[in-house]
Amino acid sequence: MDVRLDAIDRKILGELQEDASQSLDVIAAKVGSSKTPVWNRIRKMREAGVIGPQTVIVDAEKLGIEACFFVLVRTSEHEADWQEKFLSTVRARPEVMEAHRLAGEIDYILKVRVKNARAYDEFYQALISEVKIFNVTALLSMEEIKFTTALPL
Amino acid sequence: MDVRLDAIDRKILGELQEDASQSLDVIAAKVGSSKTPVWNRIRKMREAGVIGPQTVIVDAEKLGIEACFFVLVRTSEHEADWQEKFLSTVRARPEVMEAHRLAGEIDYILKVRVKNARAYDEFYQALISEVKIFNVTALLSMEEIKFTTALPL
DNA sequence: TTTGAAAGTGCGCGGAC
DNA sequence: GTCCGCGCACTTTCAAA
Repeated sequence: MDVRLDAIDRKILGELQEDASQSLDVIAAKVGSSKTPVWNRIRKMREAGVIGPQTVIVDAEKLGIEACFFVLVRTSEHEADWQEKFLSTVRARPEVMEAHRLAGEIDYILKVRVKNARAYDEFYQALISEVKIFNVTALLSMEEIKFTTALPL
Repeated sequence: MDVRLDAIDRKILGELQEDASQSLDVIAAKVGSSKTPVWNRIRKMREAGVIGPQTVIVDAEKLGIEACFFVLVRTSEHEADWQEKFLSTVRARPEVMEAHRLAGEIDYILKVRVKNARAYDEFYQALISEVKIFNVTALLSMEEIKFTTALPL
């Protein structure tokens, strides 16, 4: 299921990424088209999976979630069932915002948001008790300089 | 400007994080309230900045943005004007999805999304030509195991 | 603070071009 | 394909309890 996107599609995506609450008319005017075609393009991009879920960005600090860690994980085990276990653990934990499998010396990176350092330690203890991990380095964020979900188009 | 959130507020946030396109009626039913009070709570949380921008998540791969790097940056300069320069560079570059200032040996971490390795190299060259950097390590993501914008409530 | 109702707005879909 | 217009659902406001 491949997709071809023209310039108008990309403009629409840009507008939706910036503010998904804009009305069709407004978006249509901005991209130089009108309601129906814009609506059809959006529907197609949704069906194709180009446009995924629609969400709101919530301010973590205002919720009392004040700590953010990047966790570099090295493991000695590389079998399929170990990986399966690790994946399901990471997916099940709501404080893990993001997880990537990496190329190179470090096997995985996690982005973890928690109330404070103690809450991170609880997460860490839970993680290493569930899966065998060779080495963990946690990088503590002091300041979020930039955060965007908007991909460059 | 501190905020007190009760259980209903948190449920509303949860619903909005999961799917911001739901109608007020649906959300109201799920959280056990009705339209107007839910609407007022949402408005207040918006004003307080708890609820930020409303966006759609776009599939990077379907747009041909197939590479994701985590960039660990160490610098030898820690003066205010260097930092200012670094910040504005990072903020101006659309391929930088996320940037944090860290505690510890590594000074900054960036999350960068680009078409491919060559595009990363162009970004890298541009970055080091604009600001003086002591050491850079790039971690290449092979697979995005998890990604969510939904904070744990 | 909630309820219900009323007015305004925008969506989703039909047609005509 | 794009434009027009209608019906319906939704949002937003405002009384009143």
